[in-house]
Amino acid sequence: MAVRRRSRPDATRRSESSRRAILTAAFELVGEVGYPRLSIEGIAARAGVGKQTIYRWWPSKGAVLFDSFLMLSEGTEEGIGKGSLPDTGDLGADLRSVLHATVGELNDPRYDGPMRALTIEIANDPELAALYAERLEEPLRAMKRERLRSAQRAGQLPSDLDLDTAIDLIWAPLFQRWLKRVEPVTLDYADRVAETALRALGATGIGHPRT
Amino acid sequence: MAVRRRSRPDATRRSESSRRAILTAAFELVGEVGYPRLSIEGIAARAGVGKQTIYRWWPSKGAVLFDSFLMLSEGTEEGIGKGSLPDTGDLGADLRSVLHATVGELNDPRYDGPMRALTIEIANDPELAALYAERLEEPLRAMKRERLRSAQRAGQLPSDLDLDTAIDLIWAPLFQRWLKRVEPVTLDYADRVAETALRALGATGIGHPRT
Amino acid sequence: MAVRRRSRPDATRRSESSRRAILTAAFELVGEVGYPRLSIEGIAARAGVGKQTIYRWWPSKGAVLFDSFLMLSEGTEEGIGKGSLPDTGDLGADLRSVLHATVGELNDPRYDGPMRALTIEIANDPELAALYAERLEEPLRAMKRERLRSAQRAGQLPSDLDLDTAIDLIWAPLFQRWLKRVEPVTLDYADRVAETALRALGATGIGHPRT
Amino acid sequence: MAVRRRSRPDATRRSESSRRAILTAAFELVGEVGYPRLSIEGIAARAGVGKQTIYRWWPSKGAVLFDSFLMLSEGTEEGIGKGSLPDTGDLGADLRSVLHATVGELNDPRYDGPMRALTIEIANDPELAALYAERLEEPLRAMKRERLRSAQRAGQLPSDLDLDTAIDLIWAPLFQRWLKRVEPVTLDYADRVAETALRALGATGIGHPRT
DNA sequence: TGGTAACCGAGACGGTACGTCGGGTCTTGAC
DNA sequence: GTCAAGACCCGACGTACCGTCTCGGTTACCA
Repeated sequence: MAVRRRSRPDATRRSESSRRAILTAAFELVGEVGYPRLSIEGIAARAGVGKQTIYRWWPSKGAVLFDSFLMLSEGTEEGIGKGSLPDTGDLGADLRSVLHATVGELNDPRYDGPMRALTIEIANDPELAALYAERLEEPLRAMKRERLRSAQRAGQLPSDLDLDTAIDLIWAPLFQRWLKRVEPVTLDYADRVAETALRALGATGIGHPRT
Repeated sequence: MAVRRRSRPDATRRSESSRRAILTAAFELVGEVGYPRLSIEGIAARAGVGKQTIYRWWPSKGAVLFDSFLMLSEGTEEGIGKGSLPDTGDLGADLRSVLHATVGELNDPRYDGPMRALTIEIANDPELAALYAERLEEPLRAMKRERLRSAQRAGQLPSDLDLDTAIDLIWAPLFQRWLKRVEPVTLDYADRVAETALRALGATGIGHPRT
Repeated sequence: MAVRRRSRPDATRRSESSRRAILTAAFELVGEVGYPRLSIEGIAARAGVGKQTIYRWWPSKGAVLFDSFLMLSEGTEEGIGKGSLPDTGDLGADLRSVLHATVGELNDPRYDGPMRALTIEIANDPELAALYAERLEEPLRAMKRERLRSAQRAGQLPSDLDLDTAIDLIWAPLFQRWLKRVEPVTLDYADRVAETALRALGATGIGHPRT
Repeated sequence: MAVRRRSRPDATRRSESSRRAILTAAFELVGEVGYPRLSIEGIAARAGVGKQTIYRWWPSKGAVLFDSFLMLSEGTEEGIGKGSLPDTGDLGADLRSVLHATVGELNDPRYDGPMRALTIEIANDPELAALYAERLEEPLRAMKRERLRSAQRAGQLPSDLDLDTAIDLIWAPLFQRWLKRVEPVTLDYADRVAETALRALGATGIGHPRT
């Protein structure tokens, strides 16, 4: 017989409407007031929910934020892990188009706030970081890995290339520039990163942006 | 006659001992309790200083943290902008040695906490971000740029290479991995990044790590 | 056809075991943790009962407390309204013996807590106060009135004496002293009150405590 | 050398205006919403004060209430311990006039709420009870004792009468009836108590109320 | 003897208040 | 005019209970 000292919340009785209201409110609020002024009280008030309902189901403010991202991505057909990167045969062009989309998101004020907040929570909470890596980062990375592998098969990339390092080389510069606001993240910068990285990776026979 | 309603702090009367005590306390505390539990009250108490003395001289918690980093780097002969990257003529070897030092810092618990805190403050505060870019990032970047330029002169890198993009390609992956804790930042990873990046950058005649 | 939107509790289906568990738990708890920390949740948990079962049958915390007193007194053969005060013919001696019993209860920690709690609820809730007056106070008062009337018949008290005022004169000082904890309620004090009151009431030919 | 582990609030810096605002708000609020709905939050909000300012200076809700009574009585020239009971030589008349004033207060809705609240706090908190006994009860009792002593000197009361018991006999019934709301506390009841008590106390040559 | 209506335990829910922490401002007295 | 000290107003923290509600499971009456 299983013994439970302290009764855990009974997920079967969970209110789905409250859950959605909380996640929506969290996402909206962090976009409006920014991370430092985001509060559990504020989320609860905006969602029309008791604070306890948040504390009952999430261990931290970061976990709420994380779930609000998950909800968002699940609602999209372009969502996390649901699709694949474009593969026209032209690695350079495909990469540029994907990076342009990324640049667009990074510059969209609706995403900038929430993404900064989540990044910060992740930077502070190893547990959340692991969850993030597994549920959000890895599915995306798998899509990227697959596209590069396809390029390897087409002979456009060396077959002995370390794909994970390659992915980091391409995407990390964008995120760093965005996070630290050194300079604005422009389409031009994305192109430069893509081109330089591909050269570095030993790509051959790939298209180059029109200059 | 100039009228000043509210008196501005008179820097000439500033207590140097209080300043040092505050910066030291801030740096130590953020390392001990982490960013989320770092408080102005805590810094003031640890420094044996009134809260007002902090508010008088710094506009935000992040600014204190920032100055505590500046103070640290000024105390070192290896400090920011004071020296230059090693230049033995072997770009690959030099890069590896520099990255190994960086990996060492990223994994040092004494720096991990404070650096995360500062990174977070920067991510939230554009003004601080600008200051950071100017006072900490740019001097380091200048040293990196100089080393790469030297490699160009030696014919080890293409002369038309965009050095700033190149720098991002090399260093961003390390910081990204450190910040998000996807996986530990190892010396091996640093080597892989350096090698891949250099290949990408079209480096020729450079040394490779012994395998 | 009668329409009842909300069904009223059907007393015939009431669980007697739950009722007793609740009343017992309430009485015990208030004795253990005191009135301010007594909670419906606590009572329900201790009684192994759902909160709703309490709310279904009692309108307020005070009502539960009140019933737990009723239950207690019904369980005693010396219970409320079930007997009569001793009548040996010696009014003074009888009074002292009754007051001594009262003093004993007031100083018994098992009763002190619950009685304070009930007194407080009564002080705040006029409805409960009326119920208390009718169900607990009045039966006791009838017994006291009867004993004094017997003394009147025996010529020990003036026949025109207002018995209710007399009762107040005798018992109120004890309860006030107990409630306000001015000084401990001692047997000696009870004797002093009895003697003084009887003198005041014009008692004649009554026994006096051995001095 | 005196050692203070935790720094106690520095009373010299205490804000007198906040103190008065808190005490006034507490007194008013308890009269308006009653004891069970009186909250520290409510007092702070009404007083325009931070909650911490209340917690800094008072250990409990009851202590605030107590001080609000003290403040009230200090503001009156008829205040606690500041005067004496009327002494016209006619003990019966004097007693009736004092009791009539008491009855007036007990029936005044402005005092009923606060007094119930304070009584309840006292009933629950022995420390507060001691403070109450010393600062509010005893000064009043001294005045009463003095008046009765004067009657003894005038030969209207037996010289061996226990004055404290006598005081209880006279005043406890009134408070008891008020607290438990058995029946309304009327002037007539006060007269009956006074007359009966005086008779009991062996008073001679005292005036009686006109019937 | 099978419905069905009300009970029951359990506990999630929207709320209010708790007592504490820390934010940033302001005041006091020492220097 | 700076400094240490700390009171002040304020907002948020995470917790405890409030009183209402909904969920399955279990009597107990009725058809």
